[in-house]
Amino acid sequence: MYRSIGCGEIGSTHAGKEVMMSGWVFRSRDHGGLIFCDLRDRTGAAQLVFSPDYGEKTIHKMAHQLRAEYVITVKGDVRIRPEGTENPGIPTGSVEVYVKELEILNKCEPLPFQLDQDVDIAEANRLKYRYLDLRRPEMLKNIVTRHKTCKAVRDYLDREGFLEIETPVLTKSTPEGARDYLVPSRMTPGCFYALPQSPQLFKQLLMVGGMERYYQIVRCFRDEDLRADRQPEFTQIDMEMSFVGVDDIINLVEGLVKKVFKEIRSEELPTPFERLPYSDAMERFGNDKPDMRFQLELKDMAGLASKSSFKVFLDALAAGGRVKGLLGKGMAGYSRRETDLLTAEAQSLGAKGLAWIKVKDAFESPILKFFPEDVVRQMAGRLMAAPGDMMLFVADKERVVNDVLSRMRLDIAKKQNLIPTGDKFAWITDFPLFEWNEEDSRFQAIHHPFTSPTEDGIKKIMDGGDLDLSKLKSKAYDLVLNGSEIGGGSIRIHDSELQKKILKLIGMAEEEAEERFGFLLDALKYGAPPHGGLAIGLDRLVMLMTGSQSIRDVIAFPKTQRAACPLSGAPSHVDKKQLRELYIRLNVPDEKPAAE
RNA sequence: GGGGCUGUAGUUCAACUGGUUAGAGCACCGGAUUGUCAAUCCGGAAGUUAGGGAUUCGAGUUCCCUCGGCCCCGCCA
Repeated sequence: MYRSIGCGEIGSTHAGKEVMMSGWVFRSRDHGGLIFCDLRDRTGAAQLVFSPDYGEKTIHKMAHQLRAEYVITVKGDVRIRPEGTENPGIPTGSVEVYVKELEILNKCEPLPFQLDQDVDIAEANRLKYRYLDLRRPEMLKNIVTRHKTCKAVRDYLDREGFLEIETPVLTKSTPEGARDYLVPSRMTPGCFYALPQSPQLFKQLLMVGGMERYYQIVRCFRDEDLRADRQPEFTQIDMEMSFVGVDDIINLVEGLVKKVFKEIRSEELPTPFERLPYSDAMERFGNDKPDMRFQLELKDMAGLASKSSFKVFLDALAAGGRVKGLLGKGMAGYSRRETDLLTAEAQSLGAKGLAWIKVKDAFESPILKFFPEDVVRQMAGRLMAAPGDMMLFVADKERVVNDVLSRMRLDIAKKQNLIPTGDKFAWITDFPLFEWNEEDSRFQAIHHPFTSPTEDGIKKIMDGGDLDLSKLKSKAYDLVLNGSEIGGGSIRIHDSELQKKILKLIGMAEEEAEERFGFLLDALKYGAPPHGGLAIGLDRLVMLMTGSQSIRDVIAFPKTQRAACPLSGAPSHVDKKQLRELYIRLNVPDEKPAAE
């Protein structure tokens, strides 16, 4: 027996009782006579007292040897701490355990970094010794939050009639989307499995298979470059339902998120969440994942700009571009140097320049002479600019205007402290079905090619005839939280003919469609029910809930920016025999050593 | 592929404009210490300044290359 109670669980109600506890030595304070030692396990920490007058002499002697992270078991008596020695800083601070038996279960070498201090350790080091990093209360908290989130999700979806079903990890590479991770087949020389970017096709097949409600907390893989919120393997809460429309899915997911936030954060989210058509999001915020916690909306300035003689604005409009404005709340005091910096930033984001007008007692701007005063006043009115503010304008192609201003909107909000605490969810709906891909000179699906167009779009597509692909809308929706996309989904196509047509529209020849997705097209012929679903990025969700700066902080064993694992050393060379069995010969261009 | 930041004892940091033997806190080792809670006090050991090259009388500091880490753009349906 190692323990009768967790270190973090003792309190005044246990006073006088004998307890057994096991854990790690967090800190010890050796006074020669009395030795205090904080013992930590997953439940928390408690103060042990070793006294020369208590228990056997050998115990006290042994206690001198204790060092950080030794693993020990103790038996002792809980006592209320003497008055004045309580520690209000920890939950168990009203009591302490007088130790009468001590066993050192395992020693610990001097640590590569200290766990008991509040200093930032280089992340490379943390990852190399992740098993030590995980002992830090901060990391424990994140991992627990992640677990609780999964638990809440499972409870909720179970009650809603969902079945948790596993889908293959060794599956088929499909084009479109991210780069696949490939796994060579030994049985079929020259062929490869792909790790799933998501279980998309399988969950649709489960619907055809009559499962009606499916979910899975599932690992997905994308071989793309990493970011603070992106890992090559990440986890989705993946769901799919039959006989549903957009509203059904949105309602269900709102219920799910509400429950998670209530259980994990004790936060009562108001539902329904605000819904914003994609076109509105772009118009008002400049991107499709707006942070709705604060205002600062982008405003169209075309009408007013055309009343000016400012060539930059007029030229942009003449070329079919846009002029939009943004409120620089409280930024009238910006120096020339600071406005130059803003301009440089706008330029780095693709704009040719940035126009600004400061609002003080009078307006102040190098471009003021091009604008009649009443026009400037109206512009200020549109942006609700008050004295002390600055107005910012970008004129360019719509895409550039939105890119630049949406980015500045976030920067300004951060810099000017305009972001209130609290969480703001929103749905972005009515996405376009396709977007033009410059590189490949073809249209591609914005969501994925299995996304259903809207009803009138379906009619147009099935009728044949002339189609403006850029105008078609889809039944896709994204879930956005505080400016991060944390989920997305759609109603799917459940008609084989429509699916074939869509694949054709994105430039996929019939034979290729057959080769890539033949199994799906077949399945849709055999009584596929209408269905749709959604996937939530679990890592990102937990990251936001824990306030973590990086997705790595909510993953037990994450990868570095170069997709490597400093702990295990993956990826690594494999021996020649393994490669031979897979019929693989390396062709690495530089002089680096190939496989051993 | 591109832009930016970064690498100094185990660890967190310091070291002026290029100038003596690269310092400090914590950790570690030895000693003292009976109410501490980042205990305290005394002493000690600890460095390929990421690696390589160049400039210089002299390089942690300047320059070049390589390696690693982080942030961003591209990419991520």
